[in-house]
Amino acid sequence: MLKPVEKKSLSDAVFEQLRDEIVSGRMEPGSALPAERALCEMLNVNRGAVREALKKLEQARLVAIQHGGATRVLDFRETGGLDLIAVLVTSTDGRLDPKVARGVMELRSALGADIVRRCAAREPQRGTQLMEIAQQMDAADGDLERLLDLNLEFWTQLVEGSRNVAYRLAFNTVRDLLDELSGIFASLLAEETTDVDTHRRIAKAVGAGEIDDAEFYARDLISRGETRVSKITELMDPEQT
Amino acid sequence: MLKPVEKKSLSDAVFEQLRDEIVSGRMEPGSALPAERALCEMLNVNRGAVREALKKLEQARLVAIQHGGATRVLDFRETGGLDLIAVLVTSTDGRLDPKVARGVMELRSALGADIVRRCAAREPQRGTQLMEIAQQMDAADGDLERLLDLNLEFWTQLVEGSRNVAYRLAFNTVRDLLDELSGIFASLLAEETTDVDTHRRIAKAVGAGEIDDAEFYARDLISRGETRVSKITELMDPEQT
DNA sequence: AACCGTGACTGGTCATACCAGTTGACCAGA
DNA sequence: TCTGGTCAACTGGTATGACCAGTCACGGTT
Repeated sequence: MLKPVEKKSLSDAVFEQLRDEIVSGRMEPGSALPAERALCEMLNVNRGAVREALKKLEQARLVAIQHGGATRVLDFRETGGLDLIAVLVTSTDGRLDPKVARGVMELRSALGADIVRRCAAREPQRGTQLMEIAQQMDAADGDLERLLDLNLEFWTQLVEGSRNVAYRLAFNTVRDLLDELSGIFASLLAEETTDVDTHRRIAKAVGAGEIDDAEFYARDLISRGETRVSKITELMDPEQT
Repeated sequence: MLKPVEKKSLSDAVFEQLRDEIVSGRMEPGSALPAERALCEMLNVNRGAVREALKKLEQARLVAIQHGGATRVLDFRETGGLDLIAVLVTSTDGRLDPKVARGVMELRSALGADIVRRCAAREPQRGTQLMEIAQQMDAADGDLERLLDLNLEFWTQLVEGSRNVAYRLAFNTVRDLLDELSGIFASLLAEETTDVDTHRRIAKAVGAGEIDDAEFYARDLISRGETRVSKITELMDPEQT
């Protein structure tokens, strides 16, 4: 499979460079960035590009810009939003950070369980479509890529049925993250994507409006990936509980 | 109390204007924005300001920019991240959107419950500091503003103790949202911020590492605000479950 | 009908000037 | 000594005009 070559604009390149400096801790919170004109010279780009990048950093709440004053680095742990998680999950060298990954899986579990509950309570009629997706999973017959797609569609139905925009947006964030790192996560999630039976049980419980059952099976399904990531984390950080 | 006068740059003003056009649905997903040079003229600002705004919209995944092609509006429900929720929770006229608010409260519940579990499991020693905060809440003796601060500090301790960066970032997002709309939410959350006893029970359970107890009391605490918002939602949308 | 230029769009980059707010050093007056 | 004002040298914010670099639709060629 060929992938489109990625072309990024100058300002995006500047943004990523500064962002990585900040989240890696090489630039300390509270310290001042070089002046815009200085950055232009250091990075050898025009000021517009630098300003576009700084505006994006500001929006991500990684820096605070002050007219007339300096642009200062913020502590992203205190100010950053969930969207940052995609950056944090890979250390600067491109390797997965197991602690962060575990965190994402736990978030997924907590949200997933309640998403299924709400869907079962509010739109049990989604059960029909969920069951259809389960059928297609049977038909996929082991094609992992196809199963990943169907699994995604399954959860999209559930999150829509939960009638909760906040869940929808958080779901988007996690989805994009897992998608971007599909190479790493695909194997960790293989067990649950291939478990058509549990998908079917969820579909049935949702359709019947059996909230607790639906949650139970959902937790059962999601816990697979979480457990696997947790094990990796424990292996690499034995001092953790 | 005096507040700092708010001054926004041109590009921020442009960003907000376009953002509101998009999330309000006045600009349909898939449709093309006017060209940058056209926007300059329409908004009567220079192109740099427009470009800075568009870059921010792109980062928020509200638009897709294509070199040579048009800049198109995306469907934020499918692409947007959790950070968008702060914009959605207030309809364009500044009034609270009860459905979105309910969603936020549910998200808060789901996360809060698991945050407390993880904290009790991983850092029960936080119980000491939590108990101290509870003492200070007693001392505050009804001062609502002070109690809100202490409640925030209480949860910050818990989320730190959960050792989960994803929770930390999601917490930041929700915190900023509630803080920004404190005028509206303060009354809805008054019941739980004044309930020092339950805070103390949580602190005790966390300190003892009693995971299930800690979760139980946390759910008890959080459910107050959620219930109140849900009631409002039901009143305004009787057809919902 | 299928193909392929070409030109008129689109966004991307650049240099330069000037406006506007902040900071700190310095100095006059209380 | 302390207060307040002035001013110069920063900082970021805005404006302009030019040119580079992709896309796309139109119109002519095959």
